[in-house]
Order: sequence, then structure tokens, then C-alpha cells
Amino acid sequence: MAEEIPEGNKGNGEAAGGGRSLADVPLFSGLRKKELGRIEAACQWRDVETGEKIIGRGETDREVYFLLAGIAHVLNFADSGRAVDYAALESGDYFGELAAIDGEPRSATVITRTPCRLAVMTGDAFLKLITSNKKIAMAVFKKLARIVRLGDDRIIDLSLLGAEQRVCLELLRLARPDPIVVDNLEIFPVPTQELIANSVGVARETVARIFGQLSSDGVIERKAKVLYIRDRNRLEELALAEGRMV
Amino acid sequence: MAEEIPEGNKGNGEAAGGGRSLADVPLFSGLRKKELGRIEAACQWRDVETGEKIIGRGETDREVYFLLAGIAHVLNFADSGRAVDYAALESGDYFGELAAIDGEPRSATVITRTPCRLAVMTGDAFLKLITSNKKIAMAVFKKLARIVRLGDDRIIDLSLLGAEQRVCLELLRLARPDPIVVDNLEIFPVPTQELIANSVGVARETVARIFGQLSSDGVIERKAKVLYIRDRNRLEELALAEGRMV
DNA sequence: ACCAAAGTGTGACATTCGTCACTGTTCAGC
DNA sequence: GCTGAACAGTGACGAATGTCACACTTTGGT
Repeated sequence: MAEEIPEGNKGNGEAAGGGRSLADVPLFSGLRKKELGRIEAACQWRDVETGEKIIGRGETDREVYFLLAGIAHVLNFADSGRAVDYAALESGDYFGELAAIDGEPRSATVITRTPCRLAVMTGDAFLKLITSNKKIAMAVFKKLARIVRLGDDRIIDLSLLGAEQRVCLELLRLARPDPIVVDNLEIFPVPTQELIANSVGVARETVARIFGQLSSDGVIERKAKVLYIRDRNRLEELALAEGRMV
Repeated sequence: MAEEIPEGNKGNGEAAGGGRSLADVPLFSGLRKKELGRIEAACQWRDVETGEKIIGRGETDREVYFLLAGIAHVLNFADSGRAVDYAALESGDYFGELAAIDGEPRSATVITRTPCRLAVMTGDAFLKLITSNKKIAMAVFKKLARIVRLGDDRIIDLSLLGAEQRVCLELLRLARPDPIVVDNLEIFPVPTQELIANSVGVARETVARIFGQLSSDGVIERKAKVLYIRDRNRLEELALAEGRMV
């Protein structure tokens, strides 16, 4: 942990949690204090409100961002207004590395969904980092590999599955064991239907209809901010069913 | 170029073109003879027939392959038999690096579409390579970045566009300027409709119908092994039209 | 030159799912 | 506890497109 900043929050009017240190970014775990300090010195710090755009598709800057607190989403908008959601970023994640690596325009937009605290590094500094530190380089390699794999899977889903299956799969992906009764799965906080729709590429209304069906079948149950998975097996069946049957 | 192997082909009964050298793999361009020799010494060589599987989804090996001659496809099969095509690999490309990087099972299958000559390197050797040579590391970073970008774009297409638009887009992607009349675009060799269908996630018959429509509209014209794009503007219009209207 | 195999063209049909147009519900801020 | 805004549920409807079934054409091998 950075020593000049106490663990608690300091001067973070907006961004909840997280200090002014990169120590909590897994990419830098294992770095010695001194190196970490050097890296921090090369960063700028930024607090942003909910709903602000940090990166915009097509822009040609090269900064790399470290998310120290808050939640942001990686997505893209169609001219029609519909959106495609790629990923949710949380504290400890970084983004913007593609442009730093290949110099191409931003391929996606990043928008905050809660107040966020960010550390900003120039693309060149990031490049120097990944070419000079093997551990960091490997971590970045692994992150890219993970993104590629997730993307490939998503392409399969979109190509071969129907809307209902994709929604069920997404529910399973979002589900976490109930902290109390570990056998039970739940989703908390419940994402909006629109968000799910954008994540699996269907219309919001379709998600609503599928949820309705699942609820009356007793597969899921929504209570306030939590969505309980009542019949995991059934949900998995639905998700795996025969390929698309449209 | 490797000196012990003359430029021409040598002992390549099956695989057309390409010698037994990694010199033509862009990843290794700029390497000195000696280093290249060391890398070559660490490789095994393999010739494979058309239609052979080189990597299978889910397998847990870690080899990295360099394609010295021939064409191979990266794809995945659904249980239903339908396939999803990710990319075509040609001479000079390499593949299999994801598993070497993160140790996870193969995410896709690779199948030859013509006789191929391959150089095979262990995952560990590849890892050593990318952690010890900055130039190579950057080239691999860039390749991964490219894959991520292509995947993201494809996800957008699949989520937002209709079948016809996706097919038109694919045609535009495949089109190359006519070597003689540069203004004209053409596609050669013509891929099978099934291949296009698998690349854009539609049924083969849908591709046939769209091709039929485009032909009678004079937008494309097929002659033997070449597909001519007669009305590029119209094709672009169709590709860009309003988002999906399904 | 012939033949099997691969690839292509098309019709009929059912289904899914997006779109539009609402109403009902929940929630955050006062 | 209100109130407007965001979110969720639902019906009607049609276009897009997958599936099945089959005939036709091209290709490559012997």
C-alpha cells in the first residue's frame, strides 16, 4: 500500500472507496514499493461522476486507465441508439490498453456507472511498462487472451443460440452463490433488463418476456434488489437446449 | 532467409510452396540469422493433408504453430453441426498462442483447408520467446489487440445487423481490387456459400438467396472462380442500411 | 468422359423476435 | 409521503430468417 495515503479514503468527495494508490491493481501486485512509486508518479488522477464518458469509440488518444474505485462499462452504440455492452469494469481493472499497444483509434466507449476514481497513464508509459517488466507483460498477455476467449464465446452464442438461451446463459454467468445458503444462487444487485438486453443482443422487451416466463415457471424469483435462481437445473437445461431453433 | 535451405521448395511432397524456414514468418522478421537458427532448432516440422484437425477445442496441449504454407481455418462446431468460422490463416501466420499464454484449454478448432506445412513450437519455448524478445513481444501484443478488435466488431455486427447486411459486409471485406482494372472489385477465389454463412452466422440458404438477389440486381456477378462486384456503392448502401430491422 | 460428391438455387412453411404502443411499478430525491 | 423519471410487463403484429426438402450444376478424380 502506498504509505503517504492512509488506507481509508482521503479527499474523495465523489468516488466511494479506494485511495490514491495503484497498490490494489492486481497488474502491479508483486511490484516493489519503489517501482510502484515510480509508476504512480507517472500517473494522473481523476475523479469522474456517474454517466461520464471516459473513452469514446473512434478517438485517437492513447491513455491507459486504472480503475481504483467505482464501476464502468465498456460498450458501443449503434446509430439506432441501441447499445452493445462488452464488459463491466470494477475496481482494480484497467482499460484503454489496446490503443496504447497498436495505436489504432479506440474500439469501444467506456462510461462510468457509478462515481469513479481513475489513475491515468500515457500510452507510452504503459508501453514502456509492458516491454520492460516481464511479470507485467505476462499479466497483460493473459488479460488479452482472456478477452479474446470471452469474445469468441460470445460470437458462438450470438451465432448459434436463440434469445432465450442467451438470456439464460447470461443469468448463469451473473449468478453467485448466496452468501448464507451456499447452495442457492442469486444475482445481486439485479442489473436492469436493458443492460442484460445489451449484453446478449436482444430487445429489452424480449428480456422482460423471458423473465416473466421464468418467474411463472418458478425458475427465478425477484425480490427487491436480489434475483434468486430457484431452479438452477432447469435454467441450465434452457440454456443448453438444442441450438437456435428460430 | 535460412541458409541451409535453398529458397525453392525442398522435399515438400504435399505442402505447396514454402521451405523449411521461419524466415517468412513476419513475427520473426528483423531477427538475426543466429537467433532465427536457434528458434528453428526448437521447432518440429509437420506436413498435413487437407481437412486435418491441427488443434481441437477443449484440448489441453500448449503447442504454438507457424503456418509456412497452405491455408487453415479457425472455427468451432456446435453440437447441431453448424460451424462458426473465426478466421482464415495463411502462410506466415501463427496460432495456438492463447493456450501457451494462459494455459487454458484450446478455445477453438483449427482445420487445414489445403495441404499445409507447419512448424511446431512448445508453449514454453514460445513463452520464453515473448518474454525475452521485446520486438517479438510487441508483435504478439499487436496481434492479440487486432484479434480483440475484430471480435468486438463482429459482436456488434451480430447484435445489431440483419443477415443481408452482414453478408454484404462480408463481401466487402473479402473484396480485392481487380489486378488489371483496379477500379473493379472482385473476390477470388470465391468462397463457398457455406463458408460465408459460417463466417457471418446465417444459414447457407440465406446466403444463396441474398446472392441471388444481388445477382439479379446486378450488384455482383459470378463467373467461374471469380465473383465480381459490379456495383460497389449499392453494396455499401445495403451493408450500412439502418440497423437490424428484424 | 463419366460419376460421385460437393456446391448451389428455390419453394413452402413455421417461428422467433423486434417494433410500437401502452399501462403498471419502483425508486430516489425532496 | 409525493412525484417525476426510470424501469418493467404485455399485447398486437409482421418481417426476417431458419428449417426441410428437393432439383439442378459444377467440380475433380480416375
